[in-house]
This record gives sequence, C-alpha cells and structure tokens, in this order.
Amino acid sequence: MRKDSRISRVLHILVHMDANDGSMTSAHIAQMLSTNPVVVRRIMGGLRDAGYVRTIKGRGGGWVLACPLSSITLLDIYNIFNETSLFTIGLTDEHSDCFIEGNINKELGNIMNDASDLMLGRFGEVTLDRLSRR
Amino acid sequence: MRKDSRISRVLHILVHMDANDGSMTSAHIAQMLSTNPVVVRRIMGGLRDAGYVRTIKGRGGGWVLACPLSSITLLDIYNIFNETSLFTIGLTDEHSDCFIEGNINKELGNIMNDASDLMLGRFGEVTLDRLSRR
DNA sequence: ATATATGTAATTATAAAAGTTACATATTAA
DNA sequence: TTAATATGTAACTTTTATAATTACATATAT
Repeated sequence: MRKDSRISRVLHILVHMDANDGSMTSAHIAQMLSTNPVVVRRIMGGLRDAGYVRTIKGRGGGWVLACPLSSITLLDIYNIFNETSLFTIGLTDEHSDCFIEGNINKELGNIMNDASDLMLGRFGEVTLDRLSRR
Repeated sequence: MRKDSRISRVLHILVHMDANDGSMTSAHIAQMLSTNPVVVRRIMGGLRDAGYVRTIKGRGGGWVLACPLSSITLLDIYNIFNETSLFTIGLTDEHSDCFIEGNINKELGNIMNDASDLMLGRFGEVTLDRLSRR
C-alpha cells in the first residue's frame, strides 16, 4: 500500500516558509522536496483555501504564510487531508447480514476509533512552531 | 490508498471455520467472501505457516483449525501481516540532513508509535472466540 | 509586451492488494 | 491405477490511490 506523504511534505514546506523571509515559489519548494511544482501547488491548495497561506501571482510571487506557525496545529493540517482514514486496516462491508462481519467490524472499529481519538488529540496539542526548533 | 482487508477477511474465515464442523475448501470460503480461491489460499498461507490452521490436500480436503479460537488473539493475526505499517501517514526519508524533516518525523513518529502501542495492546486482549458471539 | 508566477485539467507512472489463469502436486475413491 | 478433487504457487492482469508530468490558461510586475 502506498503511503500518503502529503502531510509530512506540507509540514516541511510550512516550516521552511517560516524560516524564509519573503515568498517561496512552487518551483523552489519543489526542488527542495525533490518533486514537481504542480505537486506543490496541489498539496498546498487546501492550505490556501483554509487561509493558512496566501499565494501571490506573477513575477516575484509565490507562497507566503498568512499566520504564525504557533497558531497552526498538526490537527489543522491533518483536517485538510482527512478524507481518507488514518489506518491501513480495511473493514469489509459486503455481508451486512452476517453477524460475524458485524462483530469483527465492531472490535476492530472500536480499537481504531480509540487510537484515532488518541492521535487527533495529540495532533491538536502540537503547534507547528515546535517543528522549527534546532 | 487502497485498504488492506486481509486481516478482516482472515478473521471472517476463521470464525466461520470454527462454526463449521469439518474442513472448508478454498472454493467454498471464496464463495462466502465473494472472491477467488487463490486469494483465500494466499491470505491463509501465513496462518498455516504459523500453525493456527492446517490444510488437507486431495478429495475431501480443505482448511481446518489447528487450535481453539480462544487461544488466538487479534495480535497473533495482525503479526502475520504486519510487514506494513498500521497507518496511512507516510514519513519522508529523503533529506536526512534536514533537521526540519527530523523534527517532523520525530513528532509524527512519536504519536504513531503511541497509537500503535495502544492498538497492539488492545489487539492482544481480544481472543477470536469473542468474534463468534451472537 | 514579456517574463514569471500560480491554477488546473488531463494524462501517465507507481505501488500494493486483489483478482485471475495456468499448471504442478498430493490424496482419496472407485 | 486412474480420475476427480484439493492445495501450492508462479505469473499476469486489474484496481485504486498518490505522485509525477504535460499543457495551457490566467494574473502580475517590470
């Protein structure tokens, strides 16, 4: 199963943007992450829509932070990408009349929900300025 | 990212095997899970190697439990497939000289490790006979 | 005007599970 | 001993998501 590195990458970008003074272009960021400018625009688009960053078009433009890193948590970032589950374990959904499937989904589901609560709680406690410490 | 339903499927199979008296063929199980006999053999192979089930070749053969469900935990089953991570979030590993990447991996990694500890602990507490309750 | 950015649709690559095909091997029953 | 029925596996195809790339429209500073 391929991993989703969008959150890691976006965090990396934000902390580097904070370290930088002016704006950073998608091309510059892409080179930094060994990827493509379009990938940068795509994964950063959600952050722009959520108001955490702004974009400046045209010559001299690029990406700039719209608020301090201390006001953004890991949870804020996670919530931008959380259309998919946190877990690689998949439940089956094809035999809803089968009480065994129901039991399995309930047991695994409870455990995954509790782990999810733990993770999201912890995500909410970490502000991104913490990631820039040397 | 495609979900890995091997654990859910294997659990489903084991509980049905327990409900059955004799052996169950891969073809029979496959029909039950709306899949292919080869998929059944593949996902069950690890359980055979680990000694939780036995296979009987030839006419009248199939899969049989080698121990009671009460002696197998979710953790035992998880361990058969745990070559992959529990989480869909991927850490990046390409800029090991970058302290920011290190910070990100440490923060996310700590949280995922704690969540993993929670999940595996809970997995260890659930024996499979629990999944057969009506 | 022109060079430089972003914005985005469309296409292709990649990776892992899942699904399928084909065939070897083992076993039972007649 | 032969035929039917199982498993065991290698090889290949499909599926599905992120990631990467291509192409081009749009905006802006100089």
